[in-house]
Amino acid sequence: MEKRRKVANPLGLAVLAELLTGPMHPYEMGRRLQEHGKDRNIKYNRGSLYMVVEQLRKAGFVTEQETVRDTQRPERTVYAVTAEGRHEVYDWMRELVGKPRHEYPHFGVGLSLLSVLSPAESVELLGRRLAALTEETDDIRATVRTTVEGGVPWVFLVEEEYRLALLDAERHFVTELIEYLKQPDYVQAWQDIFGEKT
Amino acid sequence: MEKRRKVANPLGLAVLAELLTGPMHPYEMGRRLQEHGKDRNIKYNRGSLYMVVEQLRKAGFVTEQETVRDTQRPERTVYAVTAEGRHEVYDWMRELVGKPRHEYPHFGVGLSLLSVLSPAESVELLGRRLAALTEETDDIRATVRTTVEGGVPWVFLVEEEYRLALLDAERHFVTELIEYLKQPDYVQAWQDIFGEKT
DNA sequence: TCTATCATGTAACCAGTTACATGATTTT
DNA sequence: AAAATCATGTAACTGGTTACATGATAGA
Repeated sequence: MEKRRKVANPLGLAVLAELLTGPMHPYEMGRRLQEHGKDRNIKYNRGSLYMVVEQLRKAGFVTEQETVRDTQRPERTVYAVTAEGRHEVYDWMRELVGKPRHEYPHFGVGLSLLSVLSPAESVELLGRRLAALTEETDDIRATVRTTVEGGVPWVFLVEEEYRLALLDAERHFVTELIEYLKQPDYVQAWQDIFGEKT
Repeated sequence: MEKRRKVANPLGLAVLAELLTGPMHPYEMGRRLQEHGKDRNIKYNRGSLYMVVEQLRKAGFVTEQETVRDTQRPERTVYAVTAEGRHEVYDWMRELVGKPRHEYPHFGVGLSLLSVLSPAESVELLGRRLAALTEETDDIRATVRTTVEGGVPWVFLVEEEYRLALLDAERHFVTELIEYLKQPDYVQAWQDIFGEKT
């Protein structure tokens, strides 16, 4: 029986990881996440951030360290990671890296209901998807290139390489699927089964 | 500006799609989803099902058709898809198939924080992941084979082929990543940057 | 100085999950 | 016939998102 994590939101992990480099207040965590583009892999929005920090506090992974008031700006509370928090980061990371989790990609939903669309329409739509995928791939490659040229070590971009690997695989898959759906055999079969209403 | 869907949960789409084949009560929708293994691609649980059906009703995509009481079993309400519901299915499917959406895979989170783990530990963990990925791949292939032998046409399994394509790509990526992390260059660089605290 | 935009946080709302409830059927 | 399991639904809880609020700076 796997004990669930006290805090399940990946944003919580990101926060803990940031805090490993020193105490800070929530807004700054958010700023850094965005600056480093971590929000491409971890869903981020301010509301969730404050919520998650509060969850971490209740769970004992962080403590309120001090409340700074610059006499301007609303009061900002600074948080620091605790020993348990530190432990949680490593434990969580080990799980994330070491064990694959079942995913529910959006496209999977579309595919599992593909038969409601006519072969002709499916082919048309998949063609558009292919174009969009290619465009996205190019964008990512461009970003990676300029970032690396800017001096960022490659390890900090593995996530993007992963994304590229998945995108390439999907493009390949879609290309083949299109060919399959074009076969007269399939078109006929679809007609026979679903062909009544227009 | 994209107008958001009144009902956003993919389970809602699955329900509408089932209802295209005729009116039925929620429990049966659930049963079918599971029978056809759609719950591998669409997150399903009973609570969400009733919630989503209610959302669909409020949105005007389904109507309460009748309330059957067999004098046994709790009262079951039968729902039917409306014209708007029918329209929504197609519109939604077109979006799902035609336009890629940004995904947040779990592994991406792990990768984007990879640097908190030592190269040695990363390599070890990635090795385990690789094994697990291979196992899962084999499982899926086996299931697909027996299902097809059972007479189910191939189109009803595209989702699983997609899953396989992604898994293969991930395995390949992980294999290469392991090699990269083993390079003395990388190990040294990591030591230099993060190496202080054991 | 009026207006727009940034920095920062809170609170209300909505969606999703877990736990509970209850009658029917099957197994021991 | 007692216990276990299935069929079916509801309700309470928790998490996440959106919308709102407010002071500060900067641009017109």
